[in-house]
Amino acid sequence: MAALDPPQFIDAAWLSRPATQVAPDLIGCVLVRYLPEGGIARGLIVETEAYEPNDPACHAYRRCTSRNAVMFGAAGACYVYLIYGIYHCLNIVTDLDGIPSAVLIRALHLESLPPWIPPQPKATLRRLAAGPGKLCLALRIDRSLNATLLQPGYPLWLEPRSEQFQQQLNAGEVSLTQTTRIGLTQGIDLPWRWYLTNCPAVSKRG
DNA sequence: TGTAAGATCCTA
DNA sequence: AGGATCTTACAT
Repeated sequence: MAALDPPQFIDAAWLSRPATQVAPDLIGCVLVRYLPEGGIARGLIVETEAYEPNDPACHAYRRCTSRNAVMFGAAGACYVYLIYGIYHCLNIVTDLDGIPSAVLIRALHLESLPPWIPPQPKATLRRLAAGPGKLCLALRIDRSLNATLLQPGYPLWLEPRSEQFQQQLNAGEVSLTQTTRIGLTQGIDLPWRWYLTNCPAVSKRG
């Protein structure tokens, strides 16, 4: 009985694999944002990108710095950085301790408006988290969450695919598209981006 | 200490 | 196509 099952969440062991394996597996999982004062929000992960060692687009390609240090640590932590001085991007640290790699969360499908956001037209809810910067804005994610662990009760955690989603995937009722990453000047040919095919909340198609 | 570029997004 | 906006990384 689902109601009696213990609360499930994705743990560090599940994430301790190469980012290129974790990234497609995260599609259909749920990102949970918890604010002690402001409530909780959940979004279905519908778009991800993998960043690995020996990947010229990876922030940790050259060396360990104060910004990318979290990527060098064990799986299960958040790597959050500021891009273009304006937006934040959320990554999930993957793979073994000492192997710098992460999965960028690029888009969420929000089923409802986070309680801390004022009412919006229904049409905008569809695209409120359609992009790495937009989802961080919607879920109030900034660099203060860098290096926090993904565990229930913490600011962020991950929940596995629902049984229904997994069945739809197995039956071919939904599918994943694999293609090249977005917004890069290096490593542009690596097909390390995955998204839920035909999902309106995906940042870009193709 | 200076500078150029950046895993974005919105507007025109 | 361009601008907002500022941190980071690397060169000087």
